[in-house]
Amino acid sequence: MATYQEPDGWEILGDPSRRAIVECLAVRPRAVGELADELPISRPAVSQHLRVLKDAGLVEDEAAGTRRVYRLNPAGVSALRDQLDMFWRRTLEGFQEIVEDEGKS
Amino acid sequence: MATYQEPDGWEILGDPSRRAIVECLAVRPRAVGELADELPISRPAVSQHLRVLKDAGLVEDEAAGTRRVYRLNPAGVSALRDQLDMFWRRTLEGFQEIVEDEGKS
DNA sequence: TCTATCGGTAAGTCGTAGCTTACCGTTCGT
DNA sequence: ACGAACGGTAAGCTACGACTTACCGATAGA
Repeated sequence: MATYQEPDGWEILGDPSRRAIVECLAVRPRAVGELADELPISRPAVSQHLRVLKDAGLVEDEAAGTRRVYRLNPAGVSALRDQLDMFWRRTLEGFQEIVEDEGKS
Repeated sequence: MATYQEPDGWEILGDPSRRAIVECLAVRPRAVGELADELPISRPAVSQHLRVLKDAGLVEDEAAGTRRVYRLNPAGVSALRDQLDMFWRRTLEGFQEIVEDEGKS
């Protein structure tokens, strides 16, 4: 499936532009130019981000004439989500009781 | 409560060293020097990361002689977690059905 | 009181991520 | 077949974040 590679997921979503793109694509698939119009960065910048997201398996693209429509890859998204959850699980295990104990202190 | 400020949470945990520190402190509270011993970075570097984490409300510190013991702040941790969850909620709302529909295709 | 340990801060270096401009290939419409 | 729209890529710049060394204050032990 190759939904995900090595770049931490944190690194991928660490960039605000990339998060914006992901949120944008979550609403509906869009072409590169459309994305660039809604973001404060240039079209090439969007392209570069899309490349990163695609390498990570987060988005898929499809040619549509001269345009290229990008959309979220559900499998990649949930894989990434799982990976981030793993961090929380590891962090909170053996610590969870304190969280629940003190509550919001 | 001031558990959290503006720096995205993504930015905070985006750094591998910082994640390592958090995971380390999740096991048990530690002094600065102890943390530095377990990480491949210098003690001042650890100090600087701890500063970021403290400003974000993720950790608390307590003087213990010449040493300074840091531990996770449960409220800050869950606040951060909630914030990251918000991203996913926003991203997946109106997209969730596709995820569940296609499953892992 | 003197000294050693511990940790925060300042200053400076370095690498890299993100952005822009410029260019080029491809595809559609006329 | 020609021109225009669309998007990927190369090259280069810039800014910032992470790290190091050096220094200093504070605390505890002898």
